Amino acid sequence: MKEPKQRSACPISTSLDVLGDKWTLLILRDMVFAGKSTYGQFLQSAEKIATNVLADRLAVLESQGILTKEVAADKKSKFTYRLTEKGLDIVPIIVSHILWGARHYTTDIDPGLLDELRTGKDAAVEKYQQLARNA
Amino acid sequence: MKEPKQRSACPISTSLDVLGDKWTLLILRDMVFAGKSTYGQFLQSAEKIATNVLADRLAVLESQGILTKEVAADKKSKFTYRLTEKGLDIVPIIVSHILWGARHYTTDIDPGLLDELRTGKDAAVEKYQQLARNA
DNA sequence: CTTTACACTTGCAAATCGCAAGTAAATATA
DNA sequence: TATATTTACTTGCGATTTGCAAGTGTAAAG
Repeated sequence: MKEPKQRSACPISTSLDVLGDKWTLLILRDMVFAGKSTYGQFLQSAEKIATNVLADRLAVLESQGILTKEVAADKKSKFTYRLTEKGLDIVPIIVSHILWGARHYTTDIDPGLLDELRTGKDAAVEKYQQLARNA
Repeated sequence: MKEPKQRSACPISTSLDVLGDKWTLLILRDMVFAGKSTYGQFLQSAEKIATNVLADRLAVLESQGILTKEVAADKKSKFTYRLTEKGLDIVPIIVSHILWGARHYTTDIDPGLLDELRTGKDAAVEKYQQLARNA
């Protein structure tokens, strides 16, 4: 129902079939770097994703095994989204976007984080993956 | 005329404002890993980009200073597109997509290239940037 | 028993995409 | 010199996707 079709056998093309739009990586950013895990939290981000687009992207990400959806511990009317290992493997893609964006455009990135990513990228990737695992 | 608008001051969001679609990174892939440099060559790729979409993306990439467009040395009816340093800085993004796509989906990537990227990512990035500079 | 919180779904206009065809300038061929 | 071809687009149009506003449904709170 929500499966993106594979345009070619190229790994870049295949990645883009799933992640190649303006919203998907922002949802994953919110999970990894802001600790967000619910629909309502994703809606509050600065970029103002539309509700139907958010619902659609979450469904695709779930169908692709990038995140899991389960009823929240506290409320039964709430869902908690968590990254799978396949989802955590996307962190390097996110980090590469951060570095390029921060280098070539004016942004409000925390200088401490930027320095951390620049000087020890691999260690930082592992750190944020581990943080997301325990979130 | 072709400037994408910045949705927020987040560097990831800003990167996606420019690169976040299903085609842009494929054009850059063709330049870096296939040595392509003309409109006609980009059209021949396996994913079959539409002519109007290709023209639009090339205009955006040029307006963003990611590539330059100049009349070809041999023919005046032909243009040569070349990556700028800002464009070459996108290679790590492309490589991260390759690694994720190749890990989680079935693709036709050359095993030698994959191994090169896995075992010495930074060196490989620099190698392909240098190759593109001399193309 | 009504209100609020939360997670969506629906309807619709606007923007974008995909496909086929057409245009225009430079070059090659007869 | 006339015609055909190459190369790089542009145009038109139906189909898909997006963005925005409003509505629906269920669980918890008051």
